[in-house]
Amino acid sequence: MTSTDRGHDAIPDPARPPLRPTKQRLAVLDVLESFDDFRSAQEIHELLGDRGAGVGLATVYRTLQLLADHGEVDTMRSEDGESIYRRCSDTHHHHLVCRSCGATVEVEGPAVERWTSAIAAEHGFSQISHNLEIFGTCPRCA
Amino acid sequence: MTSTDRGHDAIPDPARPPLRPTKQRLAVLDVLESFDDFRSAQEIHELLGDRGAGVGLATVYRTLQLLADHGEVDTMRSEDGESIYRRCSDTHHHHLVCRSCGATVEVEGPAVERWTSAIAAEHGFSQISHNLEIFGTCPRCA
DNA sequence: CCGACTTTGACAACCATTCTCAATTAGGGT
DNA sequence: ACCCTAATTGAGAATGGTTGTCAAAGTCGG
Repeated sequence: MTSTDRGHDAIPDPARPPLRPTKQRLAVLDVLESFDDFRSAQEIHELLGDRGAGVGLATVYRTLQLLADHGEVDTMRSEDGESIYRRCSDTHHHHLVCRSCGATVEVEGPAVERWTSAIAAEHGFSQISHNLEIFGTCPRCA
Repeated sequence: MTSTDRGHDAIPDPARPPLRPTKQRLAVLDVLESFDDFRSAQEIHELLGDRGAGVGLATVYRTLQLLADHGEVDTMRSEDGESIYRRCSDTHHHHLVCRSCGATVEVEGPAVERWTSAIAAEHGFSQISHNLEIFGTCPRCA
């Protein structure tokens, strides 16, 4: 389930675990503020080390998954299969990602939402979700 | 580079290696005929074993990549990050995949193609490619 | 301040994928 | 057909991201 997967989760909040604001979780959230492109769990772990706040690698993974579950971060897979993360706005959106520098732009498009629903309905599919990522070369890297 | 990545490869055929029709490659192509949903390299390797034609795992991986490069198969990542493969038509298309049984429908949509190009252009991005996957529950599994 | 429950961290375990390299095979002359 | 050379294969080792384990430390309600 990727973060681009909103749109059919009408359930208010199915009794989620408390989610305590521990030092480590806050630290992760804090590093997430420091960039606006997608980074791997390992990179984030390293950044945490650099800034003094050493957080265990396993904890970084756990925290990122947790945040993703709670819709606090977007997840996607880089072209070589790594999971990469990024803070995101809480509305449904997609990403336009620069293939060379990783710069990311959040984009929205009712047209696509409508199209996917229509196509799915046409084939009798229900409980639809979708992933859309656009890759390209940004103006600065061109 | 995923198979949904056509559209900017205007180069005719940049001196591709010969690509010999070996026994193993033919065997892989043959198994690919036997199903119409996405399967992992490991599953394909196992199917090959079952049908007597034992092909080395490494070779299966190599062959699938090769076929993907040549546009003979579609590649995508399952939700848990595995690469999965499927024979495909040679036109640009996307997939509507059943979350529970894996049934796959190829779908086309000029609207989406136009939309992604427009969005990308609007942000000054060039050399665009995109991935779009739609997941849902098919009529038979509903 | 206490006890129950969470969370953490170091490290081992997993597992898909890739690498290595010697042995085999296919193709193109001759 | 027969060589020669380059491509291909297979078995196993190596890699690397991610998850599991479990004892130690932290957090919260009462």
